[in-house]
Amino acid sequence: MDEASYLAGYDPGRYPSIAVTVDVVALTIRDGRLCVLLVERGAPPFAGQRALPGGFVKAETLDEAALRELGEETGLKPGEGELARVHLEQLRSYGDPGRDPRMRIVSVAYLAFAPSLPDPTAGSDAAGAYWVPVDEAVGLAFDHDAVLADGLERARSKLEYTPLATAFTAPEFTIGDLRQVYAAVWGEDLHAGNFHRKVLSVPGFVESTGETSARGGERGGPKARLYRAGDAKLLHPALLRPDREDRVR
Amino acid sequence: MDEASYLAGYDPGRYPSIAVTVDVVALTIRDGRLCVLLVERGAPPFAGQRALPGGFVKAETLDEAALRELGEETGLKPGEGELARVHLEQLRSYGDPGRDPRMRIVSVAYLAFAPSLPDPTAGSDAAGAYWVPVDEAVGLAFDHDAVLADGLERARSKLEYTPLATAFTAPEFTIGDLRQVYAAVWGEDLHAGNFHRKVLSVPGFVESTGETSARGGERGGPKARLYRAGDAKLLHPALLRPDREDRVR
DNA sequence: ACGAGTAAGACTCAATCTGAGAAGAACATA
DNA sequence: TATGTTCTTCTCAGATTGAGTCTTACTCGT
Repeated sequence: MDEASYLAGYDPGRYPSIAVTVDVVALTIRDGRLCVLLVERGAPPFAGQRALPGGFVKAETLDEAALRELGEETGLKPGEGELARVHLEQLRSYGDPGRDPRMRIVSVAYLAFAPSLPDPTAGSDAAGAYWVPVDEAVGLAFDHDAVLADGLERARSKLEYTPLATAFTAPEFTIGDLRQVYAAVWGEDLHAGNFHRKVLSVPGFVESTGETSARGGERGGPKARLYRAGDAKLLHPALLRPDREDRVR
Repeated sequence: MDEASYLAGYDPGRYPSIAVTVDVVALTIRDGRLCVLLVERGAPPFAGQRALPGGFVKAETLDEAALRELGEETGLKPGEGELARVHLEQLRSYGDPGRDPRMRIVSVAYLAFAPSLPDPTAGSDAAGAYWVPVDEAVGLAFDHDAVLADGLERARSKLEYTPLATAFTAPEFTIGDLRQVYAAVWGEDLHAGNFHRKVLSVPGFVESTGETSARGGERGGPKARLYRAGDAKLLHPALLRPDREDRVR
């Protein structure tokens, strides 16, 4: 039976109603570490614990709901500069009965990649939200540990096949900046020479601005050339993570 | 504001309620063609058009709801032989206001890979459901054209990185069987010799049974060795689709 | 101003992987 | 039996990979 014929004979009181929310796994890189946006819970259940930002879906698309929630938590306004550069994509939905002790909730989780954003504590609504290094983000409320883990795996995988690493950088960046994004998200260092060769050999990944950085690295080294994101939507060939036996089986 | 603190002050009548359904993109291979399970709609809206099977989520997990719907449409029982071999994974959710003209519905779409299943018309509930080659599955009800397209892209991509092609075959299969799965899903022929070399070189993809097929191919050729699915969860290295420029940008 | 340390970028090299093709043997059908 | 198909293995040239070296340019601390 398909959903629509089902609906035609649907008695609204027949099944317990299900609430729909969005939760956002918002990632950024601060001080070379991958961080996630968390909020502190005031009320039970899980009072005092941290959780992913989220809320009810209103009369809007799911994407709009996720962007709105992200804006409310960071104190930034959708459409204005910084939020406009955020990459937002749907992650997956979580709907186990009992994942919220009060009622049946289906949550559509989103994944956001953001360049380094200001501390959200500046705004008013955003008090109680802050960036936490992902390896310290454990013991979250609800099933948010699992949601975060799924988001991280998606992010790590996306860096292999898409140019989305540039969503974590400033509009103009050096190859070294890009390499540090990969290192932070993947949690392992990369061979600088091979990374450089690879990035420049993938068509449409980056395009040169012709400029170089104003000064060299903080600890020395020559000025580096600056690049912008190219027009590729997929990396061909892909930039694969170093082989790790434990990912295979 | 996170979902739970929102809930604490939630007025149930404040927002229009949202119904939650599951829809299933069930794929199988018949006569060398990739097919999707569709149902014929009897009642408006979209009466007479075809749609993906689906229905309301009851007091069950989303996965259970999807498996239940698939069983109802195919006339097969979950847990019994054939349905137990079906691979089922969540695809993504669709929740645009207006995607169903009657009310706000968020649908969690699932993707199913099945070995060749019997025609569902045998069962009673399953009347009106049938397998349709994917290139003939156009003009579906609701936003199901887009859901199907997303499912197909996911399936094509999954074949690259996972051993899920074996979910389309019998428990024992030849390398040629496997190659035909790839050819059907990707829509392009593969070099038999290179495919053979590649499949056997990926650790854990397939394991030999020691047996060979009872007879050669229908149009000639020697008996082929039989294999089972191995224990790998990911293919390393991956079996990539032939380069196609149009996928890149 | 100078020396030590760091990083960008270009290069080398051997090992591996890839796509394309060829060949032999086994098997089907007409 | 003749013809065509398929399985399986092999070859080979070209591309890609990981690891390392080298030069040059720069920052920082002294």
